[in-house]
Amino acid sequence: MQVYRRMDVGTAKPTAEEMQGVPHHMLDVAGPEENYSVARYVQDAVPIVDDILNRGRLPIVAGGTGLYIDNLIAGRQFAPFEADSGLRETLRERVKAEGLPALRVQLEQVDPEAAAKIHPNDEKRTVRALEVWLSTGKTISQHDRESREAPNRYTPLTIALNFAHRPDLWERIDRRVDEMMARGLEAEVRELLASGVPQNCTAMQAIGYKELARAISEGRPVSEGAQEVKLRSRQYAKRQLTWFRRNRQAYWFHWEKIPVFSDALDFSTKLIMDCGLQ
RNA sequence: GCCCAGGUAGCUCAGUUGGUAGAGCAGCGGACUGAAAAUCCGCGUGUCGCUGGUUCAACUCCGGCCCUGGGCA
Repeated sequence: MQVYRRMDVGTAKPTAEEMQGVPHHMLDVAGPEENYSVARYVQDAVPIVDDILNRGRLPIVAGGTGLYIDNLIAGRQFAPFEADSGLRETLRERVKAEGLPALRVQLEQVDPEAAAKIHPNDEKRTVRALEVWLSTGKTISQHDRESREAPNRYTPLTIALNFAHRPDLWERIDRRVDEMMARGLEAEVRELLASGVPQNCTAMQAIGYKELARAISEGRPVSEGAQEVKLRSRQYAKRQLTWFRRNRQAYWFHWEKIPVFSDALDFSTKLIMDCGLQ
């Protein structure tokens, strides 16, 4: 969500001061009305990572969107198709008109393997599977199989952070949201809405934006929206933990136990020792 | 002080004519290949306010007490 311009407070985008002269990439590379995607992220980020590596530097990929990070590291290809063909919209309209089970039946005929993996209630993935089939003539199952054969692009060291006690995580999230509100999240959301950014676009799905936008449009107090932002953030953080727990390569640190470091070198040394790396 | 209405899961509540209880939300766990801060799946976690009594059996019926909300003085 930090790729979107004009969405600074709610995405906790690092400030110039926080960046401390360290070059940050991929911030503000899209307008909020654009629909960014994993495929585009990989396409944009790979040249940047390669450039840093070619200069003998260490790229640091920071973020919580597991899907994006995994796909940057893995060498997978995405099924080719034109993003603005309107096919997805057509399929979604069919869901509305005919109901999801109808598309489900079609998927079972076309790609029983995918149908077995996708839950009948999962509209998003059902639509996507049909979209790949209809636009490429190849099933998403077939595509996935081929895609998995590609070797990884990079060899990462994955560092995951968690809290030893879940309530500490909640408290930190609450504080984070309070700070966003104090820094003017409401004004940021109102500005986006006023400039005509549609409430159903991808950028407005971001936590913090969709809840406040809904509260505003429904005439409810913004403080109520802020409470929802806290709740949705907690649930999102939990999903992030689930995602990274699956990655057995990750080194986990408990936030409460991370000692204070004097500088980056100190941190690296400690990290390397803790991880038992050479 | 008296009269009503309530005290059931973390929260809001349901619970048939007595057979030791169930929904939503929250929470916990999981999935995830061009929307992913999205989307989807699984799991009930309980001194039924307390205490006597009636009964084979009480969240359900009776007595007393405590607490909360409203009303009358």
